[in-house]
Amino acid sequence: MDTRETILDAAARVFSQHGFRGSTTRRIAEAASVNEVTVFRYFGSKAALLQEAVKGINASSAGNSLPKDPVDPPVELTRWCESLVEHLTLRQSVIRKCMSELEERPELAARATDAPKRATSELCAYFRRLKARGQTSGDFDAPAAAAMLIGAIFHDAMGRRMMPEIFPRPARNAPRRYADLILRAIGVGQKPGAAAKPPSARRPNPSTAVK
Amino acid sequence: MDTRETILDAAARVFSQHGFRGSTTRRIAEAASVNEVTVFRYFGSKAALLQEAVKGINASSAGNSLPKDPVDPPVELTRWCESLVEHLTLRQSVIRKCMSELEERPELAARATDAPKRATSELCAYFRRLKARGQTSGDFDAPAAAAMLIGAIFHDAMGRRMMPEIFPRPARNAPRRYADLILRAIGVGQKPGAAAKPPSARRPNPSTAVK
DNA sequence: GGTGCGTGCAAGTGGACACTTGCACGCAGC
DNA sequence: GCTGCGTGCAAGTGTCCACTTGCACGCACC
Repeated sequence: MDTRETILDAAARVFSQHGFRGSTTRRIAEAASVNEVTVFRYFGSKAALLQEAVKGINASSAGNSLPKDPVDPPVELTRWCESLVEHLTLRQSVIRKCMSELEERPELAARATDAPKRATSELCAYFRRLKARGQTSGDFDAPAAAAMLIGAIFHDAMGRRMMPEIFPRPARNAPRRYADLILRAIGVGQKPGAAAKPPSARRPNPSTAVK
Repeated sequence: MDTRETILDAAARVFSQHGFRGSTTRRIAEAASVNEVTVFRYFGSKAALLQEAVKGINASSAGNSLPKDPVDPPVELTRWCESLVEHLTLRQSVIRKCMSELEERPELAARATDAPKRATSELCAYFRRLKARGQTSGDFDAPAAAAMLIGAIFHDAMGRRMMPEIFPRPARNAPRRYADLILRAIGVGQKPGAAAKPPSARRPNPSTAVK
């Protein structure tokens, strides 16, 4: 209904498909079912429009957060990873475009680094809490572990569609696998029934698996 | 000297800075110190030129490979990670551009997924060798561990320049940190003096660290 | 019923782009 | 000395792009 929002929305969609140079004002106007001139009347220039549209995307946060008092790390961490994977997977196109534009147009995607920074910092704090309570082996490097788990999740979200065969399958189990691995790496004992051993490390679809 | 190679080289450079749409034939010709017309005489079209140029980049492989007979996993794996990080870091701009173009121009970067596939598969095989020799805890998920380590390395190579504060520092120690974590995750005991405990988990530069 | 405001539409401007054509020059080999 | 090849250069074509202008229409509010 609101013309301005309609245009912003369309611009975000077009940008995530075509990047900055591919987002012509014609395409955006068409996607918004609005006259091209109207776009200029509202935003003045393509650059200003896209900047605002992309800012809007990057502002949306990942939601789910880790508990202040860890009680069941495997479960809590798996949930958190799941929600992060989902969040990143849904936004993979925009993220890819932002990563590619960042060097050429830093002002466009300035806020794009906020989300990963926040996520890493939150995860790191969680690991430190575990350490402080003596629930870990004590001698691990929390920032490295946080970077590693975030990396696994990021990589999965960005790459799975293009090369599904290099990731643990089915996709729905991947977050649990990553969470389990990182917890073992930092020496957190697994609850007996919860996550110790994946029910089947050999999955029923070996023909396409990594050899 | 060879005009054709000169142009290909320039095209690769320009593409990695500006992406497909930003790689105008004028810019490429200028970067190659060649007349724009010459570009067309050699390659017929911008698309054909860029396809060949990008293929050339993706063909270059990561070099360093993991030993058939593991003798010192922490050291071997750290070396391998170091070489992979270096390889990816040097190519980060092209990789970012390819990731961003992949959906719109799949033919352009078709071979871009080869390198990660090969690396993951090699790493996975190495983990399986360790498992077969009983050097691991035995119940871990090799593909997940491989995906995770590759993810950490990929993430580091792609993100460190834009947000250095979320990665383990100094950069030169990161590969060892990741390797140590993944080895602990899969239950490989650390050699006493080699890598058990990073000499200082707290680094002397706390002001900019993740909080 | 008149005044704005939001919007559409037609037309156009200047520039960039991919790509073409035609010609001139210089150098290597016969 | 002539030929052919590789290259540069000047010019131009048609398309697309960002962005502008001017006008007309319709709806809301006074």
